[in-house]
Amino acid sequence: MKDILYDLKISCNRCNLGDICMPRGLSKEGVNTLSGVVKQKSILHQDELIYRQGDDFKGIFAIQAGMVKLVTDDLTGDEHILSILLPGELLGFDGLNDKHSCSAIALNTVSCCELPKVRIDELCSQVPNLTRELFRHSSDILNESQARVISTKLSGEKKMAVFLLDLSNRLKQRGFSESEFRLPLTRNEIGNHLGLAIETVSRLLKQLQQKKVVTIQQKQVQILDIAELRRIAAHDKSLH
Amino acid sequence: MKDILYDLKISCNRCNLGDICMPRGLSKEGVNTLSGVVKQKSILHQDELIYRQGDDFKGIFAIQAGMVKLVTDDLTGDEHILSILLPGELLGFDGLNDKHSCSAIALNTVSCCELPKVRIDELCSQVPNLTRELFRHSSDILNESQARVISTKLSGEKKMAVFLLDLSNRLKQRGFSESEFRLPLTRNEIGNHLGLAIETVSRLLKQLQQKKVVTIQQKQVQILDIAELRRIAAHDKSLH
DNA sequence: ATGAACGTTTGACTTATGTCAATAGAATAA
DNA sequence: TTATTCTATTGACATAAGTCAAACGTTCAT
Repeated sequence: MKDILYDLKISCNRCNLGDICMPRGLSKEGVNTLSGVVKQKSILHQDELIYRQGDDFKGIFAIQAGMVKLVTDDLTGDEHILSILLPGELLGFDGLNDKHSCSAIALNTVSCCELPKVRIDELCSQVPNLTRELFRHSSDILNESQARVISTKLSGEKKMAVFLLDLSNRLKQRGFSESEFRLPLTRNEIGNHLGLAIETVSRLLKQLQQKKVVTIQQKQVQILDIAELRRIAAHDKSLH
Repeated sequence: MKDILYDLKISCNRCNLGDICMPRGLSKEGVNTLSGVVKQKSILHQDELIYRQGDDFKGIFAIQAGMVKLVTDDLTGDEHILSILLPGELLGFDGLNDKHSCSAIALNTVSCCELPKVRIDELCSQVPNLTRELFRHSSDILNESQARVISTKLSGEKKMAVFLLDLSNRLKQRGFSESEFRLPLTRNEIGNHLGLAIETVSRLLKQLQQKKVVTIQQKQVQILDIAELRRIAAHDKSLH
């Protein structure tokens, strides 16, 4: 099965993530120093946790393969899926103020590596640009969260279009197909993430299929007409 | 008028913000070093900008008096009010990845001081805990943004209750009245911030007044029954 | 294979909130 | 003051999305 991964020992400078994971601004020596402290994690299976809401900050993780959801339980016990993370993306920034505010849960088989908390402080003084890099990333994530706040104002159809396009873009950026991918979420999870009822998700996807914009069978997504999907996502206030 | 402020020269260790602004974990020397580089800003009047969306990162600002809104223009040109900032709070973290992603606009007369960008890097190496402090704050802001994502799923009434309670809590934390304050926002701005039509805002406020939970005349807010307001905000899924 | 459990789709109906339009009230300037 | 403009309220109505309920498909374990 595609989903089975092997416990490869990879150092940062030869990592298959290339410069996606810790990008811009790090010198070769910087990367080498980093490489020395990054810990190769063992593989996680579906529904296993990388960290749990309320845990002490563990560190920053980079996904090498698989997808992860970030989930918070609110005061009334309801779950909220705050984000979906793709291979090549970093997580853990929700814990920078001591406690993780989300749980990170594997959506399928996941392989990731870890920059442990204890190392971050020392590392930052050794590798000057790393601090800045982490700040940048932190800020990127904030921007994403703010983009999500904005997209909650959109109609259901637009939300769905924005969601699919966002995934498509991020996958493309990381060298995957932008038009065909497996989305390892139930309708329930999609609805939770987008703030829509499960039935609405079902109807919206049906609608997009009838318009020949996407195909979605079970969890396999195919974007047939990305231009039209963009038009749907962008088309201003008007409802149709 | 209450709103007029004088251009006080305040150093960080004698600042009226106490340890609210740069709190936990900074040694006395740390604060002194900080004090040397923090720049006292001149006063801003309503609608004036502290920084503009797209500007190069300017630095971190601390509000000494007055309120500020953070606003983004999306691709279609619509404005979104992402947050309301109170005296004693910090802003600028949306620019940590080089460009500010929001504009910071004074809602009334504002006095603030600035930790300029150029100083942040050098400072972080001199004051070791400052880096960590900034990370913490960055992460706090991310958590707030995520809380906002979650609250967008609530009914209008709950959103309004959560909004008012949040302001009340934050004001209390900073030594202001938790039950009576001036909210320098138009109904339009409240609606924009909460993702509600202006008419809905008007109706919700009327409803809360009829229930004797709050009083709101023009921009003056009084919370009459904070327990009930909390009940409204928390009371799970059920609509009434 | 067969059934049980779970996830998805579809239809009928309800409702919260948006939209449109008219009026009323504040704030500002002459 | 009065006029003008901006902001807020109120009512009537439309509609997107939620809820309830039933049927249908998949998946998984026995």
